[in-house]
Amino acid sequence: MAETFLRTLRSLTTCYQAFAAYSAAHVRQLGLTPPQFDVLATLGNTEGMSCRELGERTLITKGTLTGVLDRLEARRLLRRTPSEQDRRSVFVQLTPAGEALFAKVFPRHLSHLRPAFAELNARELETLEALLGRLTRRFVAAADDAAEAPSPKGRMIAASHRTASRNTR
Amino acid sequence: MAETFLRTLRSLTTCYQAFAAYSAAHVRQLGLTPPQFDVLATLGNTEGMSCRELGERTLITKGTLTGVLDRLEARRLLRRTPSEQDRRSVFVQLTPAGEALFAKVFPRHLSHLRPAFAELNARELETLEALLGRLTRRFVAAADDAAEAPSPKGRMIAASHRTASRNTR
DNA sequence: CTCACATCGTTCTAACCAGAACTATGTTAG
DNA sequence: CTAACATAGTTCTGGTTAGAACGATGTGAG
Repeated sequence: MAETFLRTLRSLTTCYQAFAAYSAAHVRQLGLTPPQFDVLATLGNTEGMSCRELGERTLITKGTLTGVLDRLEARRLLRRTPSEQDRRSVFVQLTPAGEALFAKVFPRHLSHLRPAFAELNARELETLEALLGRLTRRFVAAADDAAEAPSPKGRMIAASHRTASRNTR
Repeated sequence: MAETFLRTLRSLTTCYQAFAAYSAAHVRQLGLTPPQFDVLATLGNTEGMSCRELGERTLITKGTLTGVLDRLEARRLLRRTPSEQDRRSVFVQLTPAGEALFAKVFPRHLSHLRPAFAELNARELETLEALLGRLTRRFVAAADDAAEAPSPKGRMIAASHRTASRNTR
């Protein structure tokens, strides 16, 4: 016991949750939920994109994304159009109202977050980013391993064809 | 734009989510949800504690905690007893079955996480922990400020009496 | 060409989440 | 003592979550 990595793990969790709480409180004051804000921020200054790409960028599972988009569409902040090339796909883009809200809300939220990161100088920010990046790669790799190993259902050959299995999270 | 802190922020989010996904997948294989596992892990090797303390430690809001405890109690993994000293309070502790599950499941989960953290050596783990800790303190302080400032509803005097407002998250 | 397989988005379920409202109980200033 | 306030836990609501199942559409090997 007394595993040293547990302390680091705890600090990762605590830090993320402190950030999330701080950020979410502000986002809600702006009249959006955090996932809604993420979608708006991802679509802002963009021609639009497919649901798939949007899900990958925002880290929102496709099942959840449907509901988030439903509510934003109901508020006329975005538009869904069936894709021409691929009729399975849906193209999502902000309406003018959505763009306007993005332009108003996004810089304001950045200003809300910026001061907190002033705690660290440029060098420290980079160090932190590098360490987190290495950890992330490990987690992703380990998760992929776990997904490969357990039950080789389906044909073995098909498995090697898999590209990423992203958004199957 | 091109704010440097946004890159660090993104790596924090990505890292936490990669960890959470990796951890949650394993916890579910063990037949528990992540919050349920957290409760089990917090109560394990303990005489028990109040809902309040349990909520503070697990970072689960009291409203959510009720439901989580309901489900664990239904599975006979824990017990709720009204407190003697304070009749508002509820005392929560694991049953023998809960202790047994904890003993079986907790070490197994640690073994699942440990390899990922082997990516970083002791010095790096400490650096990471320190940087995250400083950021966390900033977020918490900023959140408290935001909570004080906006609308001095209620009497001003009462506000200064506030101890922590934890679990009001 | 066609059949097995992959992919896209939606739907469904059980659980979790914050926040607010509520009840019951405790605490304290006057 | 009592009125004002604080705290503990439950309940409720709207939204988010992962995961699985589904229908519709695309793709590739034979």
